[in-house]
Amino acid sequence: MHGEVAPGQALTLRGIGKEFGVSMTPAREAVRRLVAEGALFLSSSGRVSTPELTHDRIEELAALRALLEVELASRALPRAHMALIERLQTINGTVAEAVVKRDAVGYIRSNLEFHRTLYLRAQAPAILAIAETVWLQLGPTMRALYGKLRRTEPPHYHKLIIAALKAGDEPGLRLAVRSDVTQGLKLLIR
Amino acid sequence: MHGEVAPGQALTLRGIGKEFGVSMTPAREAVRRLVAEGALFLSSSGRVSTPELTHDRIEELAALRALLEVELASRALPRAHMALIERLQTINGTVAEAVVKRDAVGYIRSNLEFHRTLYLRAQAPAILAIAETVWLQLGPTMRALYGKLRRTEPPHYHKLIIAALKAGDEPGLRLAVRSDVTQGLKLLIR
DNA sequence: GATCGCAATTTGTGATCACATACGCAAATG
DNA sequence: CATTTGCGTATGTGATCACAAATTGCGATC
Repeated sequence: MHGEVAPGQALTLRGIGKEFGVSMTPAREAVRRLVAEGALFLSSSGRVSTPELTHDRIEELAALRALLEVELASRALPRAHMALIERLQTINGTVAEAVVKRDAVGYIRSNLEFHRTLYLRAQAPAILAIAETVWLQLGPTMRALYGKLRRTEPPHYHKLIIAALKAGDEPGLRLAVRSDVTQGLKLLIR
Repeated sequence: MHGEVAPGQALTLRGIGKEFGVSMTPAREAVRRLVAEGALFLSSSGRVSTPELTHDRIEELAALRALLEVELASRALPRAHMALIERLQTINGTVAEAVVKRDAVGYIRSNLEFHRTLYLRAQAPAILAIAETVWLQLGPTMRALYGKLRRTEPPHYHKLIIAALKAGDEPGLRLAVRSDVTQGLKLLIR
């Protein structure tokens, strides 16, 4: 999810088991779960690897993020108090740090934490769970995306999200979230 | 997914293995996958059962169906030719048969086939896959829903969906799909 | 008659094994 | 030098086992 593994990276059950000090059995169960969630790709011969997403697939996942996260933000809006907004601003500071340090994993991780913190307020665990499986599927690709970004400042749309939350502006919030989750991925589908 | 198992039904690895003539290992992997997809509930002690959904959870899953399936239908619309519409009408006949026979599983199965047939035209496998995991989560609950329905004719909204497809009427299609997937579930969340 | 406690049994977990298959590398061939 | 063939090895699969934990059912007790 955090882009620690590159797209197309192959994994073996024995390798995973050795890495975490367990036998093949728990490694198999973990791998099967991640395959079911779309986070790993299972070849016809049973080999597993992180997925290499096609442009079409990235477009779909971007559309899914937009659909799901706009809904989550909209549900969170009426419950977003000042304490939450302050927390979001703090996390946004962490995002900025990762940007200046050019820390891809740290950037992805704190960026997702920003979103998750907001969406937790939506009190919609089923929707959030599905949004997180989408993040999982995009993880390796997001790392590749970061390499193409030549950014030096934290994401502009995060500020728009916070402003819309403060103002209680639902249309503005929906637009800001849609733009934020769509913007980056657009770089990858051309 | 088709409501063959009632909500809250307990399952054991050895029982599943015996039922399908395999050892515990494949049963474990299948169960773990279904748990990951939300189709089965895993208790803290490791026992698995079909989920008993709360009203809040049903409301969320209904909202998810609306979000995802409206998008899928919208994407399918420009590709929906006459052959597809005729196929949908045929399936709708199967739905009607299941209704008169009071066959819950047959009704759920053919109803979902109606939707899947339409959505396959959307050429959006990632979105469809997620919609299907939502169906999976609702399976046992849909069976309970069917018991509360005193219906004697096929779903009205399917006809509206077909009419909107014929007319190329996207707003009408979106409304018809949203109504169709929401209507039934509403009975359960009160 | 209801509740509590204990024991027998069921159940999930992690490990290991045998086996079939697929992969990768190197040698051979054109 | 490129392509193919063949072999050794790595890898996934399904089965089985030992063990710990939890559930169940029965009997005792109040």
